[in-house]
Amino acid sequence: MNTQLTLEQSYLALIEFLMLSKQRIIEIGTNNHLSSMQTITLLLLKNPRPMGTLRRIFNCDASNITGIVDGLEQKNLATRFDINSDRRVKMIRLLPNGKKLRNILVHELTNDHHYLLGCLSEYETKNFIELIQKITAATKAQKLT
Amino acid sequence: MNTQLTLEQSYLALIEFLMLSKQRIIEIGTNNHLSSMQTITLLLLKNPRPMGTLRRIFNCDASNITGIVDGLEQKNLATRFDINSDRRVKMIRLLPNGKKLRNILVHELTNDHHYLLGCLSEYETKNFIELIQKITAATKAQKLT
DNA sequence: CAATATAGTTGACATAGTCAATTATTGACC
DNA sequence: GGTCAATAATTGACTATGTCAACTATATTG
Repeated sequence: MNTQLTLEQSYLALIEFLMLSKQRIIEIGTNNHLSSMQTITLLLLKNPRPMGTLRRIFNCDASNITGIVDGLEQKNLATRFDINSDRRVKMIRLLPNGKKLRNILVHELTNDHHYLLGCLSEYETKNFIELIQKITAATKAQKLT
Repeated sequence: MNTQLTLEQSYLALIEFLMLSKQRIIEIGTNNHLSSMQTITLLLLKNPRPMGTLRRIFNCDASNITGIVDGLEQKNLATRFDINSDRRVKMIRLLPNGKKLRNILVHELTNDHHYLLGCLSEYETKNFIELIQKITAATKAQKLT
């Protein structure tokens, strides 16, 4: 019963997991007429954030964020606003429609008998999230080097 | 010190992890002139596979796979071939160049001081992969319902 | 004040993803 | 055996995502 995986096999398992998880998350948005990146962005906008933060999370060109936020604005889900402390930055916050829709997404996502983490026990979930947070922190830190 | 996460927060942590991991994996391919999906596909082609298997892993339209494999063929990295048992299916296998390049990708991916799993101990990695395999299996199974 | 860096936008372009229609083959079933 | 539905892959049209270079506006440094 000792099925020891090589590191290569571990990465292949990780890749399959990445593909599946992403699909699972964005399909909730698709059901609600959101594109994949609009779905992800909406989920990340529980609180207002500057565009730059999203850029760092998505690790993409800033112009991407412009397009995604344009889409959310057109759908009346979010809006840009300025802050005085630095007038270069645009903050984004959800409008009432956006908050409602976000609540729907979160509800479906965390609905026990559906989706990814639903199959894990409370203990396993905690364990799992600790591990991904460790990886996320370490990988981000390394990036700055 | 008790920083108990809600399920919602867990999913947000998962999303950040997904974005970061994908970036980290495909940037290795980008350094080697591959597009993101070509990178992922090459990694998954250790052994020949039918296009349909990739379609199921990526959970996308079949026409996507056609395009990705076309790209790999143009770069002389992979080739389609037929099997007798079912003449509708096209198998894909790596050509010598593709195998070489795949080895390079795997080498960089598993290079200890780089990338995602490098920050975990052997025990943590095992633990982590078991959890993602559990999630992957359960989520796939549920899908068929 | 000048030089440089940062936040965001725009437009051009390549890649990725969806959809509907099509071809070839297989499997089912009477 | 012959018809019919299902499956594997392709094509073409279209939208979304991602990258790049050029630009505007504001901040920071010195």
